[in-house]
Amino acid sequence: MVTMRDVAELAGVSITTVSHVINKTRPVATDTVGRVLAAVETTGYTGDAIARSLVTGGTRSIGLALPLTGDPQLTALLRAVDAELTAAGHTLILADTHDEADREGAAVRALRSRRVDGVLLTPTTGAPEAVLPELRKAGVPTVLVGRMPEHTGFDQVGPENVQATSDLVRHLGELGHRRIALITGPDGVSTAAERALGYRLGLGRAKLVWDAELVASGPSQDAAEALETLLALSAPPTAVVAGDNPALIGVLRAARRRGLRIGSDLALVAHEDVDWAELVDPAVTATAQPVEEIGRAAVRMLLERIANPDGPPRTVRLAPTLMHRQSCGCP
Amino acid sequence: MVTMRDVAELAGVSITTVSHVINKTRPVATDTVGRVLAAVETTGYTGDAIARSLVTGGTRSIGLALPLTGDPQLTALLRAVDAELTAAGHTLILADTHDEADREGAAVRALRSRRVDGVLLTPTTGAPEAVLPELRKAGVPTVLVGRMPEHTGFDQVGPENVQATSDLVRHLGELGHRRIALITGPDGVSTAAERALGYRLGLGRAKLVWDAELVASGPSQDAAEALETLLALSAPPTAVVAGDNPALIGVLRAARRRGLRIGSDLALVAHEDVDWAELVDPAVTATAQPVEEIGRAAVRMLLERIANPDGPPRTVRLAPTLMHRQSCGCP
DNA sequence: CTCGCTGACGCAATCGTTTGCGTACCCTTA
DNA sequence: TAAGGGTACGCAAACGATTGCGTCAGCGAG
Repeated sequence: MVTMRDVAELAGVSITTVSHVINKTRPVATDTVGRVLAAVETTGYTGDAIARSLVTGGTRSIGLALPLTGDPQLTALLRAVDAELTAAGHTLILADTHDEADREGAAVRALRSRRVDGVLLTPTTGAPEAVLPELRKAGVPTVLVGRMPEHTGFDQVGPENVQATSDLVRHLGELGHRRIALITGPDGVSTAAERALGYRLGLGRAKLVWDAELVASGPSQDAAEALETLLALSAPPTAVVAGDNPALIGVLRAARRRGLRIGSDLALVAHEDVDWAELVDPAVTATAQPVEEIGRAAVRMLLERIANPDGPPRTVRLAPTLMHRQSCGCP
Repeated sequence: MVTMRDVAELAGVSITTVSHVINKTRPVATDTVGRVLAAVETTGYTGDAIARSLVTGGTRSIGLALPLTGDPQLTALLRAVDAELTAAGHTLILADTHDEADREGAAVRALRSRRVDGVLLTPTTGAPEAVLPELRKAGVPTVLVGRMPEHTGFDQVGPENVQATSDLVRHLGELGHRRIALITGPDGVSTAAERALGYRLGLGRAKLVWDAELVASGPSQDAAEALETLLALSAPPTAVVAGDNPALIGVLRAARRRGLRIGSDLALVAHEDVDWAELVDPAVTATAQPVEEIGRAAVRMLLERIANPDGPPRTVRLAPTLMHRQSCGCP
């Protein structure tokens, strides 16, 4: 490898000077700068982040720990996070939590031993969050992304769920639906809980009563099955809210299998807009989550937290935008 | 931070011994081991990958540089790469190339300065690959993923394109189509080129002639437009091969806009299977790219290359599997 | 002529590990 | 009792940067 010493010798100066030239950290005579820069060029010197980190303490890298699921939005989030991060001169270390507590713990520990300057974390669904206290105790600057448990003293960024779902439900109510079902992801995820809350609020605003029969939550592969169950009720729903992407797919699949016409036979609105929303018939009405904004905001908050470790934790909720199409029954 | 010195003092031994206990790198008396481990436990010592790397030279981290596009398969690739990597005790550093040569260069340089043990790279489409020689000169173990330029002396892993596309075309030919169009991504990408080649081969095997009019390639957003142009021909195609995901979406969009019935009015087959392939009507026939296998193979090849830097470069092509559905016109 | 100042640069300590040599001790054996 | 061979551990030199102090030359002022 080509070290600073090599550059220094070639330029005929000390490594101190090379360091100062590269980091512009103290004035150096112009021609010396020239010689050093030339030496850097000919040697192809890249610098050594490892050695630098050892002495400065920081690594200019942050860790992103989340479940690498099939969520179609994930790429957009990664892109936003990476962009914001590299713009700030940091690099991104990725770790899959698999949405399991122990894997999450391992992921975070790996990041910590890599000495990341901060961590972006989408916590697992399991309630016994052992990793959060650990991060707090270790004093690792952390921002929670997407899912937002309550009363953690951490910074948090995520979508606004309550209002969004409420609006969705109210819209269905305004279209005359009286039996509106909700199919969400597994319990325990704050997102699902918030959407369930929004659902109830929306029902209230539409002057409808909440009926436990109409709410299905659980592992995603059961969404199709859940719909079957709902339709078998004595008073089946005439509209359904798909709380996440797998739920949407499950509903569409089940509807198709039963020859149900979405929009007329069964109204459908979904969270998580997808790029193929307009390619199915009818096009599905959905809320587009502001993932890119969430990613950017998370990075900015983390960088601020790193710069200023103390100071009150902040929570940011970004509103989704409604992509109003036809699956809700509107023409 | 809690260092090895802290652990050593608490355990009443030298840091040498602590190091040896932790790394199991030389025999240590059993009770000493116990004291050290206990000290590690109470201090919460995590080790410092930075300092370790400085002396050992390796970082046990590898860089993944690729365009963070909207490719729905990307998440699957990431998951596979991460899984294989963490299983081997490495961590993943992600860098977006934006599919632009200079961004790619910056990404790779960032990875290099972070001293990654190796690089997984999906090279940009631009021909003037300045980054490959740089990697070669620097002796960075590298595996090219997905796209496979020719005559680079690098290890490569990617999908098999020629045969796959050829089979797709032949299938259409067997269904009686005589005018088969191809819509691919931008030129210059080896993947697109290979699929174009497979297209020609398939035509030959179906005893059809190649017609320049029937081939459209270019930036993805033009796929819909490209289809319009094709349909306006005096002898329009009766079948179309969508060479990538954006092309598929474009074709579906355009067909829908024109009220064209896929399957009967226009047969359609696509590369890149998607999770919503069965949700559109008719379900789209597509080749499912073996992304997970590609990811795993890439990591394994890279780790082998790191262990054994010399040795001939290898190229691995993994065959996609055909998901035969109805959009090709089959019942 | 000397003092002080300024601009330009180098010395050497430091960061937290790993690891090649040593050393100290104990136990056997002759 | 001394030689020889283990066993158990510590010393100190790297690794490649950053950075607080120094040093040194040149120059204008008193």
